[in-house]
Amino acid sequence: MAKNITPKEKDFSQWYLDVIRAAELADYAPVRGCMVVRPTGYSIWEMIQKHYDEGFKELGHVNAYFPLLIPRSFLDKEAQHVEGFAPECAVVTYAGAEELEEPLVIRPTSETVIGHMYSKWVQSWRDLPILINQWCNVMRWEKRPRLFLRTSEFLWQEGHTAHATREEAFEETMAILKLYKDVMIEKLALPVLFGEKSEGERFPGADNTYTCEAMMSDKRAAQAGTSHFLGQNFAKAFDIKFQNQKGEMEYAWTTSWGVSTRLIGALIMTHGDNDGLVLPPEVAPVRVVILPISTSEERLNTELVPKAEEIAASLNKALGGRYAVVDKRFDMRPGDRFFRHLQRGVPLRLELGEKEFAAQTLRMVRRDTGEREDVAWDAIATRAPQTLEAIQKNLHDTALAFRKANTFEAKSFDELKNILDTTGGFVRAFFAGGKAEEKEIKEATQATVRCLPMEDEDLRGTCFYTGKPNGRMAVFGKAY
RNA sequence: CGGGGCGUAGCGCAGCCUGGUUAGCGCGCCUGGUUCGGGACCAGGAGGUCGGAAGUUCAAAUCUUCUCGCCCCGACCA
Repeated sequence: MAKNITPKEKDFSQWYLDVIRAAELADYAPVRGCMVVRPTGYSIWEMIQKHYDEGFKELGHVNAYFPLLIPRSFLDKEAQHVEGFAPECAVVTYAGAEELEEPLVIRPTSETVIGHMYSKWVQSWRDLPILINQWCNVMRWEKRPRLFLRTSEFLWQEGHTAHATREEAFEETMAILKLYKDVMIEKLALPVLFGEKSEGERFPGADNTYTCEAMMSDKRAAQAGTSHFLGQNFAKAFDIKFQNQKGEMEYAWTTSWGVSTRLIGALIMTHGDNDGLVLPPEVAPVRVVILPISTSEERLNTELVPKAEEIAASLNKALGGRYAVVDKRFDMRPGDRFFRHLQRGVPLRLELGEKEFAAQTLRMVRRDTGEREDVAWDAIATRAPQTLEAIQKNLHDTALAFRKANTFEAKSFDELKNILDTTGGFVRAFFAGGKAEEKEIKEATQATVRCLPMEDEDLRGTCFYTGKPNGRMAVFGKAY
């Protein structure tokens, strides 16, 4: 384990890797670009899964599973889709000693297989909508991997729905976008911007893509989740047709959407500090750690540990889950135990030493601010949950204030480039350009349109780049 | 795929230019002791085919050639 973490101001990339290693979240796998998610990292993923699964079920979705291997010909059916994904697909060409007649692609995403199955399942308007989600792994042979943010294999959730009408499919796209951003804001404490993607940033094969964009603490953007309105493109490519109530044949309208383990990377890069990980309580597998401290083994066994266990039990009852644990690593010195939990991002630490035992209190220390407070035993079951809420709110508010402080407006290209080259961050500007202009701007500044924010949907102004009237408000930034 | 860099203990590195004892340092790890309320100290110890192959040489971590792998910056991307 790394003893010291490189200061994030000095070398952000190194800091990020240090935090992951110190908190024992993940490692690179023996296969290039692939990731081993360690138990501590996976348990955070399980917390995220839990929040989203609850949301999906509320919206009427069900979980299912589709195969890992997709016949190459399936990908070819949608022109833009194959163009977008073929270059990064890993392909199976042999099975045993036999060369396969048709190569099998390891799924980079599952629109194609699922579209194929939907075409068999849908005949009547009564078969719609189909609202299915799957939790799985996908593979995209990325050139430059980065733990959690861009690994060749990653874990995600992908939802695929089919509807009878355009309106219903569009509503679905927006309902998912709302769920995505609500969980990000309320549970992950990531104050994301959300809105439409520009033409050049759309999902290959989609009519439109909607996104949640977070700002990391090095002021770069991370795309945290996307919801795609696929129109009838995939329905036509895979022949998903149904007979409507008038007896006419119609193509279905489909959507797809996903969030991945990248969210863990975004959590680390948004909330982490020079001591390591800082987790928002809502996604922290361990929210409270209780440390009995004494040099006397007898006192530990007869007084401190039993009391700590008792308090943990009452906290777990108050928190509605097994979120409080007692640290019994007595082979480690107290200082080492403190730092172990700092590095792992446990939101709240409760110290129970001989002094506290005599006073019938606990020393409560917040991970986010370092604030200390002595809390009486009989008050802890209310005080700890209150403090966890305060931490949750503080992490969100701090990140939001940071994003606001690093968001600027530009009226001209020179202004935009200057901001990106010097201070960095997000730049808001009216934009009326298309794919070609986006590309030019990216070549000159490395920045892309992160999104057209929904909150500025009705704003219009002169395009900073083309000078055309009626530009939409766009947010530019360098992204991971 | 283009540009740069690096492969020496679990991690981080020095040594290489100018070949020569038993290949070294910090952290971590193991044992014993003193410690223990904010990353302890002392003593002892384990751990290496110096990325691989071939060559030059009395002698290669060090020089030469080939090769494999990784990292960073681009392009691409959840």
